[in-house]
Amino acid sequence: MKMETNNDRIAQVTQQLSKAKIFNKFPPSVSNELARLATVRSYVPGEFCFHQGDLWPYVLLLADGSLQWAMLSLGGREHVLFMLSPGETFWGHTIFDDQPMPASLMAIRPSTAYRWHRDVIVPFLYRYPETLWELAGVLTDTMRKAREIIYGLAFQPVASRMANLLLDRFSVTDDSSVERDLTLSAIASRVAASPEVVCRILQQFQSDGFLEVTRATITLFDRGALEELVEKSR
Amino acid sequence: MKMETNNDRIAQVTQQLSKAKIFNKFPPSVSNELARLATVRSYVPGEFCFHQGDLWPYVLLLADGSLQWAMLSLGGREHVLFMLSPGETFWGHTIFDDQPMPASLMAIRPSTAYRWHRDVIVPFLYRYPETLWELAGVLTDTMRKAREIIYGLAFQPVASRMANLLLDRFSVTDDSSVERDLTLSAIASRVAASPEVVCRILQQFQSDGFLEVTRATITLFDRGALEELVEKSR
DNA sequence: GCATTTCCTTGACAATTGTCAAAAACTTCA
DNA sequence: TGAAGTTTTTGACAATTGTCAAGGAAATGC
Repeated sequence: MKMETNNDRIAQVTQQLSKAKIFNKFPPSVSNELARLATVRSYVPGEFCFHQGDLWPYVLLLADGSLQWAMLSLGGREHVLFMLSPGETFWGHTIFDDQPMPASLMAIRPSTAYRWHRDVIVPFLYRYPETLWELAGVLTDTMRKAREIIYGLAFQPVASRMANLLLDRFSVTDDSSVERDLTLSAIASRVAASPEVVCRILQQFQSDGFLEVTRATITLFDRGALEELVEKSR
Repeated sequence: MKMETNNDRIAQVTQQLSKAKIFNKFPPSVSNELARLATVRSYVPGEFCFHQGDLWPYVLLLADGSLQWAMLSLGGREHVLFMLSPGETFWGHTIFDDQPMPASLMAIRPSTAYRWHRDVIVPFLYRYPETLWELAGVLTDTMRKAREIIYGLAFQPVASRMANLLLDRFSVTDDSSVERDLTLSAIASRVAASPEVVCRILQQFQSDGFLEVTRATITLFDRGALEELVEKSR
């Protein structure tokens, strides 16, 4: 009985691996072995996978839930850089340079993740150089995301960064209305501003007729206006 | 005669390769071959290796001079992210994902660089997986630099970012006096601010007795004060 | 040496963003 | 239902940063 559920689990992990970046470059036999070697871990909302400053030489594959990659300032402020969705992987900086992690990873919903230590995964990477090559691609992708964040902070006002965030939310769906899962504070920590400013800008958008915000939903009326706002910010 | 100078050049490139990250993981025979395959290119100040938006699938090793990695905004503003010094390498994003470069690389002094196309270098990387591993380390390093930039923009005022920049300049030397090679505009584009604000903050530092600025030099009196300024910025 | 150009400085002012405090609206849960 | 907590809203104000314009200082080129 125990054995069977365990086998089920391994089959399930193998299945996830076959769809995950980098991991899907391994042959099935290796996937299977990696599935066996995985550590499973569940997180409750607010729980940290690791804190900024920790040494964390692991690869993580998110099976379920949602994780948040965020920087903390000395003064206790928080800047959320990006989210991790199910099926996505995260490679700890520590793996590559033995240095402390530059930000934290926190669950914002009940989450489940598989984890491998550097010592476990690296030998496999060396054995299949395509995976190392793809790893470079994944890291490049992260660098491009960082570039967009820097661009926003260096050149765009808060309103434009918010417009970007909103457009992002609506890009997933065709619907013009979307359920609100972010408080003003949560938005603020994503665009590096204060909740009060976020509130005022949202109302500005409303009175300009771009959208409508209630406690539960956001309805987009004028996507073009938001796009224009992003463009025109020098 | 021609032959001899050519051999000289190849010996010289090989020599540089043996001291460069990633490249120094290749055995001598490969280094030699790579030296032979290198394209040499000279740049005058202000000349671009490539522009933001270009496809640029190359690796570059700077032999001499100084290159500047900078983002340009639609409105014509510029943000310098970091500099490349002799002996350092730069791996174009395009190599890994076939996408346009997210920023520009420009010579700020007469510079010489060796260059390899992706198609030339990648087969060698696959043959020596240690280099691919080290590549991941190099990319991680860049990501950490980006993180520091984001931290500064998200959490620190201009004065702190300038303090950081100055401390950086003085960290190279034991000397308390350093020759100025940056105009106010150049500083401004490094800390994402306007030249006027930079001017005023420099004068603030002067009247606080932290340092002295002339047209030709900067003399540091109170390193601790600058460090404190960086710390205390929440 | 003089003219031109670039760089630096300064003042006045505007725009953006942050902070604090208090009230209002809503949610949760007993 | 009602109490407690959280989230949102608003006003008043301060701090930071940007912009424009003008004048002075230094560097450059002829």
